[in-house]
Amino acid sequence: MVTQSVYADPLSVTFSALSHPVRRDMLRQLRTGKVTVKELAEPHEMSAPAITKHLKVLENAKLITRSQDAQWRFSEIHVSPLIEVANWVDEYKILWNERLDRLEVYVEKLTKGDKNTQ
Amino acid sequence: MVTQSVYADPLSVTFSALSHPVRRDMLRQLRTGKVTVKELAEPHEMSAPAITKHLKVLENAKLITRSQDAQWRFSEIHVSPLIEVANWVDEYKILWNERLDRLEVYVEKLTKGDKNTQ
DNA sequence: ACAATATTTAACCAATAAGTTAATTAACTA
DNA sequence: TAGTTAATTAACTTATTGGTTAAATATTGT
Repeated sequence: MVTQSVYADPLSVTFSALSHPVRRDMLRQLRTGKVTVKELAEPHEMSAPAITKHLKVLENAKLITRSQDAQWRFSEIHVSPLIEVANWVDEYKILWNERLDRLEVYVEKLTKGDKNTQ
Repeated sequence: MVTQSVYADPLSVTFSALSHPVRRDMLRQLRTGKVTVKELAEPHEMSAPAITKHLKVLENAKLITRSQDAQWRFSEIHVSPLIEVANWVDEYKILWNERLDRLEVYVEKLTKGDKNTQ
């Protein structure tokens, strides 16, 4: 991966942030709404500072925004980088459709001889 | 990112491989078909060994398959990890649709007063 | 004021990523 | 066979990642 420094392009920063299962789990948890650090930490056997670091990576990638209420810090999912990922991968969908098409043609050829037995 | 070792889960390996702009450029080049290492290297100001390394990362992530003809090694794109990415991000589409819906409702409210002037 | 709770910061460490140069391997060509 | 081209391997360097523990900060409740 490319460094997560300020010099990395946004899509690289996004993919890099998504490349850790703990961070993907966190995003999954955030689909239901605002969540505290403690709640995000709960499913993971990991120290609190490690959780803070993962949150910073997500925040730096603009995948979450954060807010504070008393001693609780809430994280909220921010979808626009995910939309960029969807747009990026969309450009490859033509490829797998082409391949499926070729596969269909192939299957058709294979089964042609059996046409009347179906 | 999680280590690209054999212990990392496939989706983490995929996202990690996609987190470098040079590797994404390579995949883009491969959309048109099989390409040699030299052709993949051409657009990038980077040593040959660096290109080899990027190709290994893509191969390890099963984003490409490789073949050989004389002194040329060809890379070919392999779509299934990309399908997994598309499936993963699909689970978040509901979120941005929800947000768009809320936005629409909001816009509707804002413009309601002007209904007869439109 | 004091203890408890929530979270972050600082300092450190080991492993990995991403690049380099130099050397090597492999295949073609004159 | 010697030279050229294509690509990889080896060895090394630097920066980053992802984790730790210990200490600090901030807020609430008694």
